[in-house]
Amino acid sequence: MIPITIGIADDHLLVIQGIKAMLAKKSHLSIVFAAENGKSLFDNLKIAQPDVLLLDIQMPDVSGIDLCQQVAKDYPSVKIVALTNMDESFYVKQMIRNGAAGYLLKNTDQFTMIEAIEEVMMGNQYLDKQIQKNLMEEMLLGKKRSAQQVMLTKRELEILGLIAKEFTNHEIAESLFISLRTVQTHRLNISHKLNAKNMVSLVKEAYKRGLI
Amino acid sequence: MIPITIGIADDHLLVIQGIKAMLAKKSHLSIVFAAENGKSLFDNLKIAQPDVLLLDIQMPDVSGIDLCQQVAKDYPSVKIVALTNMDESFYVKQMIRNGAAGYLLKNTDQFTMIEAIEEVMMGNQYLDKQIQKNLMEEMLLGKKRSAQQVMLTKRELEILGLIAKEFTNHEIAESLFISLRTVQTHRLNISHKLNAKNMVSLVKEAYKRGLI
DNA sequence: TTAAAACTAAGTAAATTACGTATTTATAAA
DNA sequence: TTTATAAATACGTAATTTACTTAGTTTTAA
Repeated sequence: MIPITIGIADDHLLVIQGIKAMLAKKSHLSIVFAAENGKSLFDNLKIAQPDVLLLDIQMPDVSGIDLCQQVAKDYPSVKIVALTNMDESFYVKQMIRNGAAGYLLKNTDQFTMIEAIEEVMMGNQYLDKQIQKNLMEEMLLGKKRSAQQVMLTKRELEILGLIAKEFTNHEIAESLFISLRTVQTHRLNISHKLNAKNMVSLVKEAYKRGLI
Repeated sequence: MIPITIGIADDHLLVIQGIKAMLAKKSHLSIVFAAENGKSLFDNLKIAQPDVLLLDIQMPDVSGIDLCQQVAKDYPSVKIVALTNMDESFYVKQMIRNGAAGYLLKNTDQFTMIEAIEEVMMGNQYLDKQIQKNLMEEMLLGKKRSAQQVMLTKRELEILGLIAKEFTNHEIAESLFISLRTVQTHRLNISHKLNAKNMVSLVKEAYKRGLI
């Protein structure tokens, strides 16, 4: 078996330990660094680029989706395997678009994890079985698992983010230099896209999308 | 050192592995089971009661706070150490009241974890350093870290719950057999108590209180 | 270079929220 | 037992937000 070097980025020491434990038995896998935040990740990447990066998408200092994009851009040779709790197909698509080669759930076992690492190392994509099933279901049955696959535009996402930060429409208008009416329109469009009855659904959606 | 038996309840295999890895070096600590959900936890407890139970409070099938209470009630000899990401003092208090002897954050290191296990084993309480600091700050400076300690009345909580379930004021009024105006008043009172600017804060608070 | 999508904006009606005030029950204290 | 106190109930009115529609302008993609 060819040796594979692995980098880990996760803000929980426990999870890092867990990954190390899972991979310890395989001598061809060697962990070259474990970063606990976005900054540390880039510091480490500057020094050494692992073959595979196991990347938690919920880190405290940065959005995982942005992080993924940047790593993929700056270090295209590093294969990224996203590691997260979120089994929404919305996220998966987003991550894949942003350069992730694999997508694992945090309740994964070691066999799956090793399989994923070896697959992406060979240049293939690897998706968690459960995720695959969800995606298939969605495709075949046209079953939209809630509104995840609804794409919000950049502006809409921005505004949803501000709503989630408890900005009033007025404040949003001011900070984006647009009229109050425009904010209202955007907000209404977002509500329609998400099939939201009221603010509550919006906030929940913002949670789902990691804006809070 | 006296031997200590340990049970783990966490829905993430990765975290379970991490804990095992962290505790592996200490020969006086032995892990007797690892449960991945609430049901499995109780099945295991029926068979063997560990000295210390490391309990994740965010499990898929049950609320951790309820889980803690029930374990503490059914198995009073088991010392519970809560394991979570939530550093809100609100939770800590809640967990302690419900029978937890210790409270650790998930980004804890092995030294802290072992220290916590040994402390609760001796009958003492153990709180994560960061948590301790927060609690102290709150006590001394009267600094309310958001509105956790604000008590909502039963009715108010009920209504907050319905709001979080995306009921409109109208629907709430109907389902509780009270007038629309009363619902509005309750809602307003809740907002005031929680210092909420708008719906968003309410929903966030509902999240914090586990109503969603 | 078109066509489509995104961003911008407003008119008008309906719904919700803010704030003040007030009555009726429970509940605890004197 | 009477009296505070808190909780649950309810309304009037003003302010704000949301719903629904329509539409001009700018980007983006085919």
